[in-house]
Amino acid sequence: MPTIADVARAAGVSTATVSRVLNGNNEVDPLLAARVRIAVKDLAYRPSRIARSLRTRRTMVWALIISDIRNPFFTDMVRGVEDVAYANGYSLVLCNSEENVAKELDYLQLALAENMAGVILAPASLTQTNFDQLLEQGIPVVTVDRKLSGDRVDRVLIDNSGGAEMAVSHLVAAGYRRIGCVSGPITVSTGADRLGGYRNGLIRNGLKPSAELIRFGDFHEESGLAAMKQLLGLRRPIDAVFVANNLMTLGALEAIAEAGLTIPDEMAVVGFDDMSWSRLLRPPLTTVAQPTYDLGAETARMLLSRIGGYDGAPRELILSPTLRARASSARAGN
Amino acid sequence: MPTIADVARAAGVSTATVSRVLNGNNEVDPLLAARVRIAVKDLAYRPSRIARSLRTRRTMVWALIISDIRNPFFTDMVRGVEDVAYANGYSLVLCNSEENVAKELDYLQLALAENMAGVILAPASLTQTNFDQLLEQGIPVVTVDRKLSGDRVDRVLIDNSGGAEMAVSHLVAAGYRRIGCVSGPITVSTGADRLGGYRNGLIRNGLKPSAELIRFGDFHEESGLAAMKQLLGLRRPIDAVFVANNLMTLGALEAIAEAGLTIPDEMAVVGFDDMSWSRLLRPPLTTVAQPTYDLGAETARMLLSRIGGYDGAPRELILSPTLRARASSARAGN
DNA sequence: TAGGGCTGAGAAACCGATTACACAAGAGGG
DNA sequence: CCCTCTTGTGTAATCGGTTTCTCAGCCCTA
Repeated sequence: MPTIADVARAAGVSTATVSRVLNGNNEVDPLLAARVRIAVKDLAYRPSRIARSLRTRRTMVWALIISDIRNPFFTDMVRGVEDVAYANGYSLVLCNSEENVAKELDYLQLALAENMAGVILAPASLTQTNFDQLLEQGIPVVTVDRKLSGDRVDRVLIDNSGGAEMAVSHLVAAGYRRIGCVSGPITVSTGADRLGGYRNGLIRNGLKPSAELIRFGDFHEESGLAAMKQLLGLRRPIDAVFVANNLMTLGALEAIAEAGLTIPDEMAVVGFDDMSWSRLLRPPLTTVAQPTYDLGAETARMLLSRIGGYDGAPRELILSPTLRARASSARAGN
Repeated sequence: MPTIADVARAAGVSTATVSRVLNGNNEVDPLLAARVRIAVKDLAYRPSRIARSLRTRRTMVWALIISDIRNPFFTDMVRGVEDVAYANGYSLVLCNSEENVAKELDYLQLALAENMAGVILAPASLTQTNFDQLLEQGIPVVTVDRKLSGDRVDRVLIDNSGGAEMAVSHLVAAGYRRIGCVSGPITVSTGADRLGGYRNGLIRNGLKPSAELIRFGDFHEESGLAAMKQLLGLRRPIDAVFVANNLMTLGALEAIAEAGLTIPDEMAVVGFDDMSWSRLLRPPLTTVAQPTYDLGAETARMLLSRIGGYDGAPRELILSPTLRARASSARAGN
């Protein structure tokens, strides 16, 4: 692997000159510059990013810490981040925290040890996630999707409460009155906010929230199945259900199918987070769609501005979800 | 940010000793070692991975180059890779090549400039993908999912041909005789192999392949929709279709729904690549399921063994898909 | 007791870039 | 014509670790 010294030798100049030609900082005699460029090409020289990073104390790498790349929600978001990162010369280290604060910390330490240019984080915990060391080192952090207590860094969020409220209002408008909820864990802000939105939606429409109608899952499929089964076992049955994320919705649909109920006549369903295949389900599934790609892209842009030196107070950007009304919430005859 | 010199000073030893304590290579007086460890803790010292990499000429980073993380197939595979990587101390740089040879090359150059420990690659092209420089530099490469011409590196694949053949045989056994195919691009080995398997399946069952029954897409949803529409327009209509990947299957299902045909009575469907929601479609979708997570995990293990110094001839590991027979291919009365 | 081998610690070289600094040569002004 | 200022290049320091080399001190043996 040729080094800058090899290039300098081949071109008959000093390493300083080679560096200056390649980085274009100082003026260099066009003749020498040409010789350098030829030597670079001849030797197929590429500067070592490691050596460069050591000297400049800057890297072109971001850490992207999410809970699980297999969740289609994160997948789309990651793609939004990657596109903006690539366009600006950054590359992405992918970190699955599995909602595990220890693993998350591990990756935060890695970002520190690698002196990464920035970190995008979907916090695993409302309170325990701690990136003080990064901030002390001047490594910018932007949180995404989930709130953290305090507002020490920029964040980009979805209006989860508003989205859930939309879902409930839609169900009420379609004639449903006894509306259950498969909620996520309230230790994560998305879980808490969507549950809050569900409650608000009921109240705003003159209905009374009741703990009986709410069951909690962990945002994974199996828990959605279990929670829905419990809701189906109520003495006074529900006629509609709002499920707080995509994976639990799959579980809920399975429970409904197992119980032999028809959607939407015997049970209406609205899920949070639209998937490419939501409309291919029979009946097509009504969802609250999040702008996931944009969520990632906007987060990346916010990180970019911090890396660029922006030094204002922490900012909060909230993107709006939209309701995709489909057949799973349209009672025949309505 | 404390450096090794700060630790050495605090502990009253040389930097060499600190390094030896932290890396455990040489014997160090337990007394000195204890002093070093205390200093490390007091100062919250973490070695700079960049400086370390520069000196040792080794990094703990892999590049993972795929076409698009949004494809659920790759998503699962990535997770398999990540788990093995993390368990062995490696982190992953995620690269979406978008099937674009130039972008792919860009990332390969990055792997070179960052002197990454290894590269896992789903090649964008059968012939144009070129990683000679990496091999010259001794950076191991393992290809996954798609074949490359030549066999210069280890590779992990799915038996695509066998999977497609299974799908066709299954359809024939279920009583279908005029079986269409929405194929992927034959410039990619997965596309070519699945098409070959489809043809073999027909022949083996005494049916004659016909170009008329084959339409090509690009593995994305829209192309599946378009291709299926064409197949639906045939004068002598088909009674079943094999679709060569997950996204095109979504498009094909949409086309069938638009045409108002019922599945499986008027049109049977078998897709390649099982998704978590395949069984939730109505009717549930028959698929050829790939062991995607294992595919990633096995690939990562193969890379690990090369990094560990294994120097044998290029290996080829082929994983078998399985047929998940569901209602979309079970004609009523069969 | 002198000499040789062994152990473990520090000094210094090294990895491959960037950049502060020194300095030579040429331009421009008095 | 000489001095100063500018421009451009080379030399060497630097980033923060690891590792080679050197050597002091100890043990053992002849």
